[in-house]
Amino acid sequence: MKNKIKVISVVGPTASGKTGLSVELAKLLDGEIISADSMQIYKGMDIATAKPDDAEMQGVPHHLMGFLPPEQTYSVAMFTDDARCLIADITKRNKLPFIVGGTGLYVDALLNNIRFHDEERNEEVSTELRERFQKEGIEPLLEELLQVDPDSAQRLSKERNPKRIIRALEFYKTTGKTITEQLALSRTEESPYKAIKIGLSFSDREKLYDRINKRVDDMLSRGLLEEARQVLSSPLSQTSAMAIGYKELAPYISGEASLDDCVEKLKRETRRYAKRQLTWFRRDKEINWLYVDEYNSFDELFDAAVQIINKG
RNA sequence: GGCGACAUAGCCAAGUGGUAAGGCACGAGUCUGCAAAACUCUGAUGCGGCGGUUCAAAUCCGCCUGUCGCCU
Repeated sequence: MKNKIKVISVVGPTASGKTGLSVELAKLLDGEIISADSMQIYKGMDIATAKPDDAEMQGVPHHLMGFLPPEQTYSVAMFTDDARCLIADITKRNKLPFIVGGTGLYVDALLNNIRFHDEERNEEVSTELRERFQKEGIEPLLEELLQVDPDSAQRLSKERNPKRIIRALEFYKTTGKTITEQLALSRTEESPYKAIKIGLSFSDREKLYDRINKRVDDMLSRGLLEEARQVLSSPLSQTSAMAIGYKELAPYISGEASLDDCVEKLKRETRRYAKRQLTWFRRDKEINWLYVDEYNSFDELFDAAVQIINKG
């Protein structure tokens, strides 16, 4: 067995305390943090994405954070490319790489060494497919997929998720290969990483939801509305436009809804996001879960995390 | 005190005699180039309470309770 590169991953739902824990761990173990967060990558989207400030980072280098203007799009494939380079670089400097973030797809794609096809993404093709979906519905697209790639058509016909069906067709049209073939190819290389995975969760879901609600209030008092006005007034990419925190406040800013209603919506959307994150991470049996509400203090939680790392 | 309206799942809400639509939330799940996204599954032997009419009532009648409005 080859020598694998040791990395630590810290995952969990939003507001579970990933930032605080990972900074302390990185300080102790001479690490650097690679953020695996699809929204913290953007410049100027600081409050809504709970991006740590200099004080919170405590001098620990953070990568892939706040480096992209919101009008630029980003994706898993770009993330895995960027993160691989960073891991190599950090390791070369004899530091320990930490993968920290709540975007499960990014974390898993990186750690499982998923290889994406080196296709040039063809916007025209996907735009055309999306327009066809708008006009004709999903049926014709599903039938077309059945002709070229029966396997994935079969698989996708259960949930009939337009995004995935469109992507499957787009992939075939731009590469001439089926997404089913690509799926198999993407996992052929063994991962070069040996990850110790730490997951933050709560045994009482309500406690997590309380924290989320309070954090939203806190964001508002720190100027979330101003940030929202700013962000919404400039062009957004399809990626950045999905961030939770601005679109929910937009109706208030434009005078179409009350602030209370919008804030309620924002809290609810954040809670639902956290729930989806938990669903995603729960299926990874390699994660060592720490239930934040079962510890009396941060120090106890921290010690438990250190133990997990030492054992691994 | 009088008159009137309303009372259906956690919330909103269809349904005026024939055996409880739908939406949202909650919960569970899916997940390979926009993933803080998109999608799938899931709830009332029950329609404020008690009686009555009827083969049959959430739907008609009476009384009670509650909410809201108007009047004195």
